[in-house]
Amino acid sequence: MERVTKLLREHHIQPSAQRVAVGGYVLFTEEHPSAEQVWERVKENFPWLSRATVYNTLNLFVKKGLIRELIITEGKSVFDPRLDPHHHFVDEESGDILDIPFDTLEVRRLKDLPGLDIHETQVIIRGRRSAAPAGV
Amino acid sequence: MERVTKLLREHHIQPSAQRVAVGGYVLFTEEHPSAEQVWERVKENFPWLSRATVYNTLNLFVKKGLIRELIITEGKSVFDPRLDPHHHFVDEESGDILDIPFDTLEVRRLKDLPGLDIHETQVIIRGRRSAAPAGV
DNA sequence: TGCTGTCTTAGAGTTAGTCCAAATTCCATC
DNA sequence: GATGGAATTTGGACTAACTCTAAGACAGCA
Ligand SMILES: [Mn+2]
Ligand SMILES: [Mn+2]
Ligand SMILES: [Zn+2]
Ligand SMILES: [Zn+2]
Repeated sequence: MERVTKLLREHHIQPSAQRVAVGGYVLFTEEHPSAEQVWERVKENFPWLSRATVYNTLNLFVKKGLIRELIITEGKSVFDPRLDPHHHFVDEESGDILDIPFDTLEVRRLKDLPGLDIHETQVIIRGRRSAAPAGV
Repeated sequence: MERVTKLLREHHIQPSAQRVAVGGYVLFTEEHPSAEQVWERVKENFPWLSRATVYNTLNLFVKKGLIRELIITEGKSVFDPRLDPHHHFVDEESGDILDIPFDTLEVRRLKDLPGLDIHETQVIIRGRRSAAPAGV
């Protein structure tokens, strides 16, 4: 059985052709795509796929805990198949979103937050990829 | 001269009646309002104010460095007159955004971020205000 | 093969925000 | 105090992201 089909079944999602096609991309990408980007990409191999189905499928995947929806960029959500804790870097020039490994940063609570019940802490770093290439 | 008028002049913004009215609210609020919320609020005292002017004014204030635009909630930007570094708590129930003083958290970089030129680091804490009142 | 519920679809609707071109207001100079 | 060009405001048209709707296609089972 195909890997995506198996994943969907494990999360109690009927693996329709459309859902498998969307999952085949969004469950393994490192691109943090928006819904429209997912649609554009999946349509390449599945041209009759409708926009509504992409939104339905992404929302279903989020609800079933297969991917996360991130609020990072202006106006639109992006989706992330990585569920383990990690941070994000936003390239302010290109809009690209990069994963920052969890152990790159330490967020320490120095004072109490009385009356607040914390569910998640999100660190977003904004900046530019510098001109200098990584490996000299 | 009124306080708002003075602030606008100092930032090289012509203090029109509309801009002073918008500024009178958004430059001093602790609410992190969206543009529509600003419009609703300022219209109470200035009923003929147009939506376009609210957007124009908020964008101008951001460009001139009087307020910041935050991407925290789904679908819409919110505005923040506090320019000093601080963090934010989002009440997932009500949507309210609270300021978290800068020295409540320490974000330490444990590893290098090669090839990334950091401009800003934003910490967003999501959760609920717990039922228990702060002062017993 | 037919029945029933699930899934997909096109298109309408909604919301946040920008754009536009006309009307108004501002203000420096006379 | 008039006047003319520039800045500002305005309503409404437009756009983009997303949801909703209701009809049709499809899947799993009898
Ligand atoms: Mn959503
Ligand atoms: Mn904006
Ligand atoms: Zn990620
Ligand atoms: Zn704030």
